[in-house]
Amino acid sequence: MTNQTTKMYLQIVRELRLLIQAENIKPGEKLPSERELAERLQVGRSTVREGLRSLELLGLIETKRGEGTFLTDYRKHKLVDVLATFILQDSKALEDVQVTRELHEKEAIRIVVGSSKLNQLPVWTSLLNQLTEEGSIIREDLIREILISSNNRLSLKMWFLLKQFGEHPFQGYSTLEEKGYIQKLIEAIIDGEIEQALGTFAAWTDWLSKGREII
Amino acid sequence: MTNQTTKMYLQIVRELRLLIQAENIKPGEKLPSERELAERLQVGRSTVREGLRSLELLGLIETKRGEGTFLTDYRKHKLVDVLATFILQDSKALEDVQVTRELHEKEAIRIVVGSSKLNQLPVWTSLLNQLTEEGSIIREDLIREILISSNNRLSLKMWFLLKQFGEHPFQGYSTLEEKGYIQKLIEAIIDGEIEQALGTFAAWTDWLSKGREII
DNA sequence: ATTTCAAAGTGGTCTGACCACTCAATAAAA
DNA sequence: TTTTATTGAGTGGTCAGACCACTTTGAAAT
Repeated sequence: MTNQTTKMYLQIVRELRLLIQAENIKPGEKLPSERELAERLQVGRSTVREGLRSLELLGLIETKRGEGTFLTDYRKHKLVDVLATFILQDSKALEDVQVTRELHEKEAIRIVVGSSKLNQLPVWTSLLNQLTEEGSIIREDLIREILISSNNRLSLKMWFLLKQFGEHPFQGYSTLEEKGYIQKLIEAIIDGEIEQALGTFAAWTDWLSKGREII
Repeated sequence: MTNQTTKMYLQIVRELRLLIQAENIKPGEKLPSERELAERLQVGRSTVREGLRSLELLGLIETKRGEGTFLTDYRKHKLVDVLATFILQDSKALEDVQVTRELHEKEAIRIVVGSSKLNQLPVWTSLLNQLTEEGSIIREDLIREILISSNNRLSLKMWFLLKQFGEHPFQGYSTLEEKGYIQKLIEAIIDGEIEQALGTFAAWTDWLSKGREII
C-alpha cells in the first residue's frame, strides 16, 4: 500500500474533504482527531499530519493543542500572506501592491457610482454628515464602505489583504484638505458622476503620495 | 525546545525562506535534502516534512522521489484547485471570481492603452499578424499579454489564480466572430483608444457569457 | 567505449514513544 | 451542599529510527 502513484498526503486532503462533506462538518466545528483519522484512513499518523499541516497553512483548518482540529471560517484564509512573504521581496513588488489595491478601489467606485441603487444608499449621506459634523472620517473608512457596497466579497477580501501588506502611511485623522477630497468624492457618488468621482479619487491619491514624498 | 509558542513547522517555513534567500536558490533549483534540513535546523525530519508538505500544497516547491525537493516557478502554484473545492461553494463566490478577474483585465487594458510606450509594443502587431495569418490566438493569449505588458506582477499573479479558479469554458480556438473582437481590441490598443478598447472588451465578455448560457 | 549493476542518496511512510496542553470527571476541602 | 484541587483521558507537537521505492552515479565487467 506504500506504493501509490498519488502521494498519500494528497489522498488525505481529498479524503478529508469527503469526510467533511459526508459528516456535514461546518466551519468552527471539530474534525476527528489525528489518531482517529489515521485509523479510519488506514495510514500513519505522520501522514495524516502532513495533510493537515498543508491545509492549516492554507488557513482551511485550525489546530489547538490539547483540544483538536477545527474547520475554519473560509473567509479568513491566509494564503496571500504566505505567498506574499515569498513573492514580494523587491521594491517593485511593494509598488505593485499599492497599485493593485488602488485598482480594486477604483473599480469599486465605478460599480457604486454607476448603479442608481448603490449610489443612493443612506450610508453616503450619513458619511457626509459625519464628515461635516465630527470630521472623523478617514480614508480607510470611506473606501471600505465603497468596497463593501460594491458587493464583491472576493475583491473586498483582496483589498483587506493588500491593505495589510502595503505601508500604512496615513492612519491618522484627516486634514482639512483631505476632507475636501472626501466630500467631493461622496458628492460625486451620490450624483452618479463617474468621471468626477474617479477624478477626485485620482487627485486624492496623488495628494497622498505627495505627502508621502515629503516625509 | 519542544515548548515553542510558534509552531515548529511554521518556523521551518520561515527558515526555509531565509535559506533560499541566503543561498540564492532560484526556481527550478534543488533545496537541501530533508535529512540535511533536519540536521541544520536541529529538528526532526517529520517536522521538516510538515513544513515542506504545506509549501508543496501551495505549489511553492516540488518534490521528486529519489531526486530531491525543488523550488518551483511561482507561476504554477496549484493552491487553487484545493481552495476551489473548499471555498467556492456558493454560486455568488464563483461569480465574484469572474468579476474580479475581469476587473484585473480591464485595468490592465487601461494601463496598456493609456501608455504611449506600452501600446506601441511590437507584440500587438505581432499578435495581429498571427491572428490574420494563422488564426490561432485564443482569448487567454491576448489577455495574458496585456496583463504582462501592464507590468504589475502582483495583478498578473492574481489573474492567474482567478483564472484557474473559475470555470474553464472556452479553452478552444476562436470562432470567426471572436476573432473580430480580438482584432478590434488589438487595434484599439495600438490606436490608444481607451473607450474603444474597453467597449470592445465589454462586448466580447458579454458575447462569451451569452454563449455560456446557451450551454 | 559500452553495458551492467550495486551502492549511496533521496523522498514516502509507518511505528512507537514522549511532551505540553485542555477539559471534564472525581475527590477533597470548605 | 458548594467550592476548590487533583487526576486522568484525550489531543496536538515533536522526535528517532526503521523500511520501502525510486533515481543517480560510478565502478566493474564486457
